[in-house]
Amino acid sequence: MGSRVTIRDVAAVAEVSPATVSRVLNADQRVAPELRERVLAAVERLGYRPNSQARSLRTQATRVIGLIISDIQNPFFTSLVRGVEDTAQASGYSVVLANSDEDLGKEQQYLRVAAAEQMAGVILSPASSSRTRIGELVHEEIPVVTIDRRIAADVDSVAVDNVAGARRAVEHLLQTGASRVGIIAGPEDVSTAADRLEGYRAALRAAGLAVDPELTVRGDFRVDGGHRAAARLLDRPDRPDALFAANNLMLIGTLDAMAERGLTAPADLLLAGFDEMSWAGFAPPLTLVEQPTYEIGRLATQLLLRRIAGGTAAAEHVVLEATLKVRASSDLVRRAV
Amino acid sequence: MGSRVTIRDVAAVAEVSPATVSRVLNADQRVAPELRERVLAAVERLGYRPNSQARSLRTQATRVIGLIISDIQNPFFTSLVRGVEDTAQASGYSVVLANSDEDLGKEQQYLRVAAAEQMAGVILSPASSSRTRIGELVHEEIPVVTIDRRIAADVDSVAVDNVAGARRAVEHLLQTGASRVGIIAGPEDVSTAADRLEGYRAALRAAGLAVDPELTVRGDFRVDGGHRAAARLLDRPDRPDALFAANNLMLIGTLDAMAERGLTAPADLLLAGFDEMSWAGFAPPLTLVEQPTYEIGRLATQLLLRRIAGGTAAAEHVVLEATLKVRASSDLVRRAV
DNA sequence: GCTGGGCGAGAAATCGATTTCAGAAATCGA
DNA sequence: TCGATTTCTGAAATCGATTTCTCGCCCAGC
Repeated sequence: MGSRVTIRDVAAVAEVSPATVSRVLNADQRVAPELRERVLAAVERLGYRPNSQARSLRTQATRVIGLIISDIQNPFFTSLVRGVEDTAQASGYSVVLANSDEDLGKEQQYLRVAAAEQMAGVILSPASSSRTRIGELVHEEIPVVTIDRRIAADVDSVAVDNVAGARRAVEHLLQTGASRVGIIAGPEDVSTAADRLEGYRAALRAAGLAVDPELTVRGDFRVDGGHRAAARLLDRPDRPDALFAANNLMLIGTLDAMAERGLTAPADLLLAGFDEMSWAGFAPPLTLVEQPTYEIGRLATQLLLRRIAGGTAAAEHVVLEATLKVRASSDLVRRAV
Repeated sequence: MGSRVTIRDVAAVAEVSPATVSRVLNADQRVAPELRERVLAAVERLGYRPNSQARSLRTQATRVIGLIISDIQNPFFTSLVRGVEDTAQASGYSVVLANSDEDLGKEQQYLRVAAAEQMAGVILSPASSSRTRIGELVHEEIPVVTIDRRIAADVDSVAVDNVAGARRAVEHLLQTGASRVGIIAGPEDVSTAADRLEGYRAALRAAGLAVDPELTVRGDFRVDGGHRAAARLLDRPDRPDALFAANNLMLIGTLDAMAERGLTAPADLLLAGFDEMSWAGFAPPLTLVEQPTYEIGRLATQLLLRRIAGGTAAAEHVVLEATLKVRASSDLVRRAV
């Protein structure tokens, strides 16, 4: 490495000891102003940057937080990542990003890396609510906050009220005139999928309708799975008159399946989904339950930083509101106008 | 930190010196089989994991490579990231991901982090071909490989032949019957944008057509910019009879603008784009110039690893082929069938 | 005038690994 | 059998920072 500048070099130039240089840089008060001046000048002149490995070896603390998300391809996470980065950087932490791809093995591997690298903390969108294992992090006393989804372990979490969000969407579909609402639900072992399914059922029951198990089909939160699930519902002789897709990618699959069959919303059936989708400019505009993604990232990071600072209170579960945005895909009136 | 196991603990249990433990773990040949056994057993029993900070402090080499991409939201990068991760992991390196968001300031900051963390190398999709500054990395002798785009500096690069790809797409549009082809081009200071524009012009010239400057509109490689650019072209009194969008997100913006105006492809105009888009299930299926993204990531990582290992040859520029996939959006015949 | 307390700065220990160096044991050749 | 060489192992130095320990100095209090 190109003859890197060390703290000794700075000390030599400033004519003080390395200890004094360290004190100046770590804002230790008890250094004479004159020495401080000399040190800062030397740092400036030599372009000194502390070696972060040496520092964290000594202090036993890194200033890196890991962000492990379950699907980098899902735009839902993009603005969330930004919320995490902004908040972390404001506190002098840097963020490393990893993509578990909804794969437990990969997730495990990244969790292991986080433990090995002694990261200050980890924000995790777990691939499974029951089978994700954070034991290694717990063992190293590395704090964890889950986002979007919860797990069995006793850790902080930040998520939206998925039950209420889904319920609101399905109630809206019913009020707009649907009577047979199908749901393209998510994987069984993901908490958000379970919650959204529960919201769907609650809406039906509240409207005095029976929950027809035939109208619930599970996908995998991906485009293909959504496509297959939607196809099964659309090909039924008694086709549903409305569909609710439990996440954004599966809604794309649903639109795909509809297009293949020459069906459009809201003319042939009403359509609603979950998660923002402005990145995909579909016609018609889609009715969606939207989440405050940036805010989720920001709050999760705040919780994590508090833990890192030593908070030992009981696990905190922040629940934000998801808001229903009604657009043309479910709105016969607006469409008519 | 929960009483971490160190090399001394292992040495004590195995009744050897720390030096011997280190040699066993670093595959040093000259250790007696019996001692080796004892050490491995102790490592296993204690669940010992070397502290990577201490190791890289001593060896002056980390096993981390930085991957700085220009837009995490663009699915083009997803499979590329996978190519990088797989290849890096096979050689024992881990990958940290950063998103510059096409923002020179953010990019600068991540490059600085990479230098400060003494990363082994950096794979970069530069935000600008002329204003991206890799000076700090060069100074630290950290190798860099650019992907997708090139920069002025003398570093390895991996990209597709953007000129040929774009040319092929536009030639196809012309052969299918278009005579006035508009292009939604990318930002001026990104090499891929320049190359694709050149390919477009080459195709027109080869067909003996004049290049009408009115039919070239620049976007920003994002959905919104594509939307605005397409709107300008579509609202002309002499509307083009074909459009070529220089990347995937701008093609979405284009579809958006078309939908607003009640236009569909290929009936009203022929449509082709650049980059894979299977994630967005559009109807009609889109004609696209597709890149071997996984392969780009794999090759870039191989080049980087070679540099890290000490290769000092002249900068290498790998150029892969981009293949045109003709689908319904530009194919009047197939549509008719 | 002497002692004790407080403060500022440097010397040295420390973090946890790798690697050099040196010494003991084993091997080899004559 | 003896010396020379090689092989293996452990002690100690090292990487670059932080932090404890220690010491000298100054000032207040008696």
